[in-house]
Amino acid sequence: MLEERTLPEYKSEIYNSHTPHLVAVDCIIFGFVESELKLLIIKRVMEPCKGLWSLTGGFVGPQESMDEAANRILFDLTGLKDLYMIQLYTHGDVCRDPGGRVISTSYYSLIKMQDIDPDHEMLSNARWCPINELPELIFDHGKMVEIAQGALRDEAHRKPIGFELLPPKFTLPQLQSLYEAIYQLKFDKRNFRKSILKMNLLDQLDEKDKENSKKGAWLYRFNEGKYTDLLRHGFFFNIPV
Amino acid sequence: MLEERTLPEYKSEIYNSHTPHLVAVDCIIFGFVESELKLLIIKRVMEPCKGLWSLTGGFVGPQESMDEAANRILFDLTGLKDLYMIQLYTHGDVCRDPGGRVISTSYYSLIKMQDIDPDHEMLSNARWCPINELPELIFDHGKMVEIAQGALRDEAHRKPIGFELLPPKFTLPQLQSLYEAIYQLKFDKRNFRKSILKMNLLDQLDEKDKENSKKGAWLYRFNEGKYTDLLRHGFFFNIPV
DNA sequence: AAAATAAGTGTGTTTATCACGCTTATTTAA
DNA sequence: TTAAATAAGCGTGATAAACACACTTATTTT
Repeated sequence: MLEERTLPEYKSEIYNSHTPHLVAVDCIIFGFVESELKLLIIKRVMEPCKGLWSLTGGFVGPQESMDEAANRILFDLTGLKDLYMIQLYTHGDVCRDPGGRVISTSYYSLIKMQDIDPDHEMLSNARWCPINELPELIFDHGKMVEIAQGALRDEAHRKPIGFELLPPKFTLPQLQSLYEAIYQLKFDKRNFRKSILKMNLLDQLDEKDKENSKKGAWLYRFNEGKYTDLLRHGFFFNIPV
Repeated sequence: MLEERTLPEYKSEIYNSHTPHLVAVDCIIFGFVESELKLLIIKRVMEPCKGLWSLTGGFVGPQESMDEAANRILFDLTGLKDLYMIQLYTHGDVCRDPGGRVISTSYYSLIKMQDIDPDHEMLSNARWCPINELPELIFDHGKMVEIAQGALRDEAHRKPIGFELLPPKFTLPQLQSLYEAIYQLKFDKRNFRKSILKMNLLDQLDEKDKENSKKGAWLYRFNEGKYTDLLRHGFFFNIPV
């Protein structure tokens, strides 16, 4: 894991005259269970601020892109690949990290919590924390979370990303409670169903979920194919908020 | 300008074991004149790709934040300060720059072209290029421009940023043609006026602009104060697109 | 005095959003 | 076995926003 610390040589004079910086990636990882939106945070293992709560992060290696770094870090932590992951913002204040100058780019990712092997070793000092009960986070990680929540709200009603947080089969009441968690609002269920169903992106299965209600709610599946098809014809996903 | 090239020392063992990277900033600079949206591009002065068209950029110094670097670069080029400037995206592919590994963060900025001193020396090898006639740009600068155009469209109809591109006094036909340039669409002038004026953010002056029409069009001014006031009461700027 | 140019104005139609209450299926407890 | 409790599911009318659309006015130029 510890790499040889060398100063890279550049092909241009001017390049070589500038100071390089450590570059890191920090991941804001959202999950959703039991009608609650959660964030995966970890106890920091290195100085400075060892033992305090932080986002999952790591340094960008010499032979990997930023996206690759983010995916590597997320894979190491969760054991999952090909997750929904979006770059958000690069934090470059000189003193943002008391350990020295580190420029850090935040990524947010949406994961289906059911997919995680709960025994995955790296999760031992991690915790899924309800988004409204977050402890103080180190450095500017609190700011990163704010930006991520903003981005999530901004996207969730215009792009079908909510499905990244739900199991493949889900019920409409579940989907609604996800949106309610994201926007911290209550929606009218008749209007919510209407706006979802009229887009014709969900396939109703002939199974019911009886876990959460006596009557049982129909299970649906998001039809990715229909979505990409409709996109080509000028359609836009939209849930009014 | 050429700094001493030293490898920074960090307070933590782990930090010191990682490879640092050159970090740069590239600016996508929009301007608007004569009903045309333009981009400020420059002939690159250093290898690699010397002499080809590129965005304005520069390396982030050891004692400046990313935002400061972006502002410095923009100031050096245009002589202007306190411009509208927003960080967009960080490009981190290993080989994006053939001169060596450089991580670059793009910023887009909106400037009132009238404010620029046309004799500003740094502009000698720069050019205001209509957005639809851009030459091939170096590296991934073309991609950066695409992202910036997307961001501009995304913002312009939800936030009053169009005014950053116009002189303090402007006419409604001018404003409309700006929006038409941003969205590459024609709008109905009755509907356009209605949606702008009903927000009550413009003060009509009692001067007319007679440059562009025989009848002359009333000049307006954007009232920043009214806007921040309304924001506090749950109002949102909106031009339907 | 006529022609050309761009600015300015109002109404009806369509579409999307919002508000709102009762019935149905099933389980659990009396 | 029957009654009560729980959450799912369904449809309509009211309001507001977006859209389509054509003529008049002021001024300059010929």
